[in-house]
Amino acid sequence: MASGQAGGQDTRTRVLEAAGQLFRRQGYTGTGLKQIAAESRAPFGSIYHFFPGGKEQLADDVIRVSGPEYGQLVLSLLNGVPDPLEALDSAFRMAAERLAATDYADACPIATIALEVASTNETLRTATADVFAGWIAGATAWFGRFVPDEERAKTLAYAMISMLEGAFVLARAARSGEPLLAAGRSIADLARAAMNEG
Amino acid sequence: MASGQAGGQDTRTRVLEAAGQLFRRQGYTGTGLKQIAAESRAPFGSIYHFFPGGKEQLADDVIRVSGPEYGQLVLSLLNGVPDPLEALDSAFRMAAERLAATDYADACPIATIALEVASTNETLRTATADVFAGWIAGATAWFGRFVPDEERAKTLAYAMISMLEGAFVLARAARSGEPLLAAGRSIADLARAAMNEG
DNA sequence: GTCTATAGTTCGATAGAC
DNA sequence: GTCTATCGAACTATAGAC
Repeated sequence: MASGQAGGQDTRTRVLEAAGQLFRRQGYTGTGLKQIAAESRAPFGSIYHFFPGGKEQLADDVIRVSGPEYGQLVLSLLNGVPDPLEALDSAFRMAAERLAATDYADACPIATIALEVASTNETLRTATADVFAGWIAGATAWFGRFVPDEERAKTLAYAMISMLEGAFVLARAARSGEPLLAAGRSIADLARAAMNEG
Repeated sequence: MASGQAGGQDTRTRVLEAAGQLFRRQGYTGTGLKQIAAESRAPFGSIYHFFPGGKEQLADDVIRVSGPEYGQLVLSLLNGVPDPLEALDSAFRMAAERLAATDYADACPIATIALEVASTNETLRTATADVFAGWIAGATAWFGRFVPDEERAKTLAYAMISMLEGAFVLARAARSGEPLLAAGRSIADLARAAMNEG
């Protein structure tokens, strides 16, 4: 098999993870393949060996791997607290803590790329759209456990993910966790209203 | 005076507007000064004549001009409808329409730059943070007209702007207005709850 | 398959003619 | 103050030795 190497950290994985970190912090156009090779301690040629399609294919793989991973991380945070309203507040609080702990660098793994490529690269735009659609589906299912109305659950899913993404923009710019904490309170308020009225 | 030319479109203004359009659609690192010169029909050297600090100073000016302009645009949309809940819904609906009308290119003028530079350029990060802080102040004042509690109004301001920014990310990626429409319903729901409880 | 060297292009920035 | 030519450094991508 091509990449089914035993053990922990093969070259392909190191490249993928280094690229993910750099794309997340500096964006797609702002990160060079040379820098990715250096950061992953991989020879430059190895990038084209494992990703013959070059930078675009590498980014496509990064989006389609790290995107769903991050979605699962958020869902596991939400599932880690029994009360849904407390779970929402707690998840946003933990996002704020992690952001501060990484010097306001590690927010959404694909948002910067998504904005950069939305009007310039159809392949990567589709990749980010697919990831976001998966998040919406997962979040809708999560809200559906507490809010029976399907439409209502979907609107809450959009609100949660939009608010998370937008709060990340404000929080990274201001170097402050406040936008995320405000977002957590707001999405909990919305969910409470939906649960009471539903 | 340096730039107080009578009439409509001096070179400096054309460069500023072309740079704004390109940064908004392609990001900061994804846009070259050569492309800006071509798009604004200005000779390349003129960019350094009007912006001696180069690309960074040009971007700083773009952020500090187009950022507040966009904030005023949103506030004027909100003030154009008497009922605040209808105003919120209407503003997000118009954002969705404009996005679709520009082939999902013209969303927030500074969000892409903000994410790109947050961890790489302190000068531009500060510029985006200042703009966002101004938006929060303006939105807090607007909500304050209907929600007497100051803290509550500020939380609503964060929610509105975060939801707008996040919905822009999803909408551009998916080439769909649905995230913005869902965000409009949600922020109106939040405002309604705050007005009834306050 | 690993790694190096380099091609070919574009970048931001500057010098200098006009 | 307008505009052109060009610099040195970066970029993506490829060719080819090992």
